[in-house]
Amino acid sequence: MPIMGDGKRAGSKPATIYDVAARAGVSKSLVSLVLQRSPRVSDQRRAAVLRAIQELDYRPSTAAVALAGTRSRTIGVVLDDFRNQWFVDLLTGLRESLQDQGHRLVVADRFLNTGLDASPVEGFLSMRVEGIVIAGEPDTDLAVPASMPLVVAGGRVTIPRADTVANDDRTGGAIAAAHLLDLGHRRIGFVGARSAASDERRTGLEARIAAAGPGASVVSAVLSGEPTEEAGVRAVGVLLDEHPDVTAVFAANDVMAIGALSGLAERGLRVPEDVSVIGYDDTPVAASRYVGLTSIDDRSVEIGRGAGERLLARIADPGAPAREILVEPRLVARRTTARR
Amino acid sequence: MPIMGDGKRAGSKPATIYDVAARAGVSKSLVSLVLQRSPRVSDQRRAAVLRAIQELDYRPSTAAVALAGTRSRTIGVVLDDFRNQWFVDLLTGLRESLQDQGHRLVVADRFLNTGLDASPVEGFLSMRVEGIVIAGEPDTDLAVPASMPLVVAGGRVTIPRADTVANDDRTGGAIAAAHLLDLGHRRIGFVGARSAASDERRTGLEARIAAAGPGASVVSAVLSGEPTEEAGVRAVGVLLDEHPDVTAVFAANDVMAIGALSGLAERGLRVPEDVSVIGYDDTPVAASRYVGLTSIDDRSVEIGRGAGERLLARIADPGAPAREILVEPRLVARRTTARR
DNA sequence: TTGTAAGCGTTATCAG
DNA sequence: CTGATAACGCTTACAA
Repeated sequence: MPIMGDGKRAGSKPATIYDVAARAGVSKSLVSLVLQRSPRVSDQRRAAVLRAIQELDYRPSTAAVALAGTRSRTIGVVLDDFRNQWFVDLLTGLRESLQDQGHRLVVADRFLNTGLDASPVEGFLSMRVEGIVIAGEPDTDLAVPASMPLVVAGGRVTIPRADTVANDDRTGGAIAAAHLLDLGHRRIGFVGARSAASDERRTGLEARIAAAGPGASVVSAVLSGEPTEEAGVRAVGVLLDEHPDVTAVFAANDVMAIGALSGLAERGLRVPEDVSVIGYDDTPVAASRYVGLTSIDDRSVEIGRGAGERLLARIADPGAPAREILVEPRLVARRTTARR
Repeated sequence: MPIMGDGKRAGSKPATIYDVAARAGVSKSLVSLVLQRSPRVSDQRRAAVLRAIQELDYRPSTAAVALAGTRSRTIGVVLDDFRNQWFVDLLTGLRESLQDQGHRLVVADRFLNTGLDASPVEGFLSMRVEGIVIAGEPDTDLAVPASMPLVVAGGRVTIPRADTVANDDRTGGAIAAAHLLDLGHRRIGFVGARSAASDERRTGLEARIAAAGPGASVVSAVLSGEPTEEAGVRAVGVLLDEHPDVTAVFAANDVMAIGALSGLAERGLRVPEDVSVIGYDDTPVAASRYVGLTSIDDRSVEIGRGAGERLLARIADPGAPAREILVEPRLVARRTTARR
């Protein structure tokens, strides 16, 4: 049974720093110093305090620490939606760069506390976080005070005063193009939706194909709505209706790519024998053995790490000019692309 | 551009209740009363305070509120891993039952603040949350003090003092069985792993099949490791090697079911023409048009709502006997099951 | 209805 | 090194 309650002090209120001080026979300040790992405490006293902390199961109140201290040592991470898995890797990267400095991470998506806060940012502001990371491009209007250190990770909205760390979509598109050209494809279709990321990826694709010479060309089906699986199905349908000769499809993201797979299957086309398909984001579904989708890895861990570093730099020097950092994506070849 | 900084007070420290009081020409307590929506405040003063709050962009410090108040009005939700998507629906349910009461939700998985806290529970304890919800069955040793209101949602670990709200796995297994029997299947395979949920689901399946009479039977392949996609592939392989006559496969969860789909495809078996497949959990992948996996919906939203209600009850009456609530799962029929 | 004052559990600033 | 003592921003009796 992994979960157990310890019997001691059950029911009573949590121990305070006073309790610890009394038990260890020292002053409250001494306890505080021990807590902050100050070297200016005798080993004997320190040991006594530590023992008292153990015995009382003492845990400093974050509220009191935040209130009394000068810094909250907390960073708020704003997600648009917990369903968008990519944030998981982003958090890994953020943790790597932020946690050595003792920063605590708090996450919220736009639904978590609806009804209490107008937006996740409101909640973070109340917590007096030292910095905010916005993951992706939330569609709500986020009012972040100009004085709050802010970095946008993975999104392409450029806010003058915010640092931006994102995957280089244009390069990603070019990488996809190069992969397909390598495999011998010359007539390539793009399926996308109305988003900045989709546009950039297409631009990268087209540029690289154009550079390959007159033998290769791109045709596109860009829908006006959200880049959903359904949109992928529809877009690939449109694409093939108009251009039955495409042998490879590059989708603006994995979700649309999965839709494209459905669309192709429903038309009786085999992947990758008849048509190759490549997605973008390298999501868990793409990596699934069942799907095995070739995709462009947007390097979320790297983005997270970079975002954390930028945020620290900005906290240290709020006046520093905003930077935009692009992380190089990379190809992850799987089963849905093949030589033609 | 959705994100904007408001110019006012940029750089300065956040306004306090004193600033608001001064600006509105009232005392700090009056401001506090307005904040708490007390009816015992004249409309005039209230308006003045509200205006000052607006003008100063004032936001109460959660730290100060928590420290001064008697309750933190915060509930901690412990997830094992942000990658296990089912928590998203759970949160929806929790929100529904908890937020009317003004409770704030804080979430953490076991990685979020590793290096700072020994476990997510540690962090929540420091925050002085009023209750904790454990989602699923975390593998870390969570030391939750006996005095902390606790409910386990979706897990099957039964802790004497904790309430439990979970999906009724046995009934779920029976529902899967009934569905397959309805479709005319008589020789049914089960693929699972070593977990309490898997066992319960199989038990439910077997009971229902047995009740159908001697014409129907179940054969199982239960692996010893984690219920992963790979495990699904292997398990369905073992199953078919030993029992080539099965016409339907019930997997302990969707992930294994997806693995089973791969395994079947690799053996040249078509789904659902040759073999029907049914999973459990009704995850987003199952719902994907590309996969279209028939599954058992574990009703996570309901579980969340129930967990929230139990937690409130327990907070109100800590001495109440622990209850175990089972939520009825339901079938979601898609493309992977068919009449034989 | 409104104001006063005493905490809440820490950190921080100084004298010893 | 150690220990008072004053903040920190807010809630909450208790008075007025």
